[in-house]
Amino acid sequence: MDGKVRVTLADVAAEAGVSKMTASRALRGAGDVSHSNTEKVRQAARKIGYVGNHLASSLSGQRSDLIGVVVPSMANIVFAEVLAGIAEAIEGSGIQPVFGVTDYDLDKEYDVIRNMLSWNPTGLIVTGLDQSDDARRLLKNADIPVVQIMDMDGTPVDVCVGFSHRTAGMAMAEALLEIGRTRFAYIGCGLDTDFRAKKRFDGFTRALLQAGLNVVTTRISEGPSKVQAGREMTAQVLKDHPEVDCIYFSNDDLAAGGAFHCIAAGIAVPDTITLAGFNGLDFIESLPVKIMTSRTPRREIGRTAARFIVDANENNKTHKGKILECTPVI
Amino acid sequence: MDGKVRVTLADVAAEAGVSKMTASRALRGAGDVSHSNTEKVRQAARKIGYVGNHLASSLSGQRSDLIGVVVPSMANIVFAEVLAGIAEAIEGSGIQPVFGVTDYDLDKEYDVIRNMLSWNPTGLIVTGLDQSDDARRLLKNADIPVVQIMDMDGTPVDVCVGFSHRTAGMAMAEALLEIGRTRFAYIGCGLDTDFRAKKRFDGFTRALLQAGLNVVTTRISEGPSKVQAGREMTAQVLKDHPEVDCIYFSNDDLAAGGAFHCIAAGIAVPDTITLAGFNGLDFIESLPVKIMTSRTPRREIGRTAARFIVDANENNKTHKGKILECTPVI
DNA sequence: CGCGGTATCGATACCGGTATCGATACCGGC
DNA sequence: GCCGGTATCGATACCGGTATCGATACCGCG
Repeated sequence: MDGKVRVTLADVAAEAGVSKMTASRALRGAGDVSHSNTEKVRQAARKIGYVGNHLASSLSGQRSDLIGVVVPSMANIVFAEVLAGIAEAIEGSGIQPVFGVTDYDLDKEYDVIRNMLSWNPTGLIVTGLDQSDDARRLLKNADIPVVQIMDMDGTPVDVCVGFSHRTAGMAMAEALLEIGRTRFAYIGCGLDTDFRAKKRFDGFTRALLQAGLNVVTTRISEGPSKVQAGREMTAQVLKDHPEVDCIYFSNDDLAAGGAFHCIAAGIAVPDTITLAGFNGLDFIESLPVKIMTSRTPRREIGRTAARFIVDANENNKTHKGKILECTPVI
Repeated sequence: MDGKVRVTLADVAAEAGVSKMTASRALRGAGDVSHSNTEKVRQAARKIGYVGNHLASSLSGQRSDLIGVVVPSMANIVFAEVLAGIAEAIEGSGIQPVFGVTDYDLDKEYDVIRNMLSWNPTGLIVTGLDQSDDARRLLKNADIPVVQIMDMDGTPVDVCVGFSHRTAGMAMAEALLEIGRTRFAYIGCGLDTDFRAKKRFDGFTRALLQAGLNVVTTRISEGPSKVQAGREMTAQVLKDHPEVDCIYFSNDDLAAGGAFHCIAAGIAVPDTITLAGFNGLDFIESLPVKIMTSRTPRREIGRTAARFIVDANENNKTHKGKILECTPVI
């Protein structure tokens, strides 16, 4: 554009009257540089506006200052909050997050992971434990910390930070049984691709079974998991099965839709019917009716996962196989 | 970890019995390679599991396959959806998004942008037009496509994809006047750092002024823009100013909180009081009461911005100064 | 048969840093 | 004055690709 060429380390070195190597050491705070030279280099860098080139340093060193994050969807606030936690944890460390979206598609997930690895990231954060075999192989051979998040039901490749969805589903069933509910319905979205929602559902029905109960009806849509879908499916379920006294939704968005339907239809919640979701989104507590949910520590999970990689990077401690649990609370 | 060393282009070349250069050309689809050699290289690459190294290619070529995205917050679904649009647009292009969060802090924004530039990204997507002077200088000198998004009220550094918040605020005021509202309240969060919310507010009051009206009361909180905050502030405003017949909120989250308060308090919406938010989040239409909002094309904006950079990259067309508008609709 | 032109390839020089190792200087101690 | 040791520095070789340009072979044509 403008004649402005990139300012390189060589420029800094020239300006400071030392060699590239000394300049590099001075700026990185590596040892073996006299105090006076360190100062000279610092000032030279500031004077000519040196920015540095992560590509070069990452290529030269064996590892980049990039951390790869793989999430299934960006239309869901849950994963956005995970990213927020990650961003929070790596702030000031000079590391930056690259993200990829899989749309709950295993093939896409493989591609995204593969693509990410070609950046030589310093670590990888991947959502869930259920990758394709090829993807798992990729992760296993990567030789960098791999943190799988948001799940615990399964075998992690390396470390995992999450909780058991199966247990969460069971816990919710037990809590609902506890308050005397008996005629359950289940409403969910995309269970064939969202393995974690499926696990919650499995845990839920299993716990009911242990109490000698079954869900009265199940309604599962292929579409996106939206509030409106929850509202519509709730209307349908309550029309077909007016005896239902409790609905478990695959997440809070659907549950909120259910709550909206009940409010509009004049159905008393939670007196006539109890609604339960999952995630504990912020707005749930503000709803005009009380619905149940499992609060998941999304931000915390992101933060923990990222910190884990940052730590592994700085102190090259290896916690291989360590599993950190974050329990959702009802 | 395992003795597995990285598979490099040289390995592929050796396997295929050609030079590195030929292998490089063959894999990239650059010309000057015979058909038979192209095939040999492709097969060799597949056979030994060559992945490629973006760091190296990016350092060598002048530009990386990275696109930097700077957003103010990740706790807001709006920006997550922008990222979703970006991810969508660059899918298959081999480009990947790096993101940074500024927390509505100008200094942090400067740092994030600076850090991002050191990755030699192929383009930058920055939220808003109101950066610090230093940051603007950085962007201007960057010599890469810079797309500023989500705003249009101001002077873009390069290209911008967004809409006018001032106009949106005015349009909402006019729509509310149109349906006969006269006693307005305004409820917002963090107007001192969220320039765009401030612009909407300005447009709103200006339009009222043109109609000879003023807002009855204004309530602005410093805290995060959450549903619960909207609910609480609405309760307070309606208690202090029962005559208010319309509340304009700085966004849909707050407005939803307002709706929840009204439902709980038995206030008829929109008959007794009209509520208006901003963004057109999906769940708004599912609410049991009707509230107004301006639908913003978040995903579209992300998609357009990203596509812009991808295009500029592939065809090195330059649309310098072009402003793309996406109008929010009420 | 000689010549210019095209297709195909590879040697070499980078891109902008960092790791390595040898060079230099200066120190105290014998 | 000589020697080993420490502090400080810089030349050089990479990291893994790509741009450039010259070399080679083969073609049709005069």
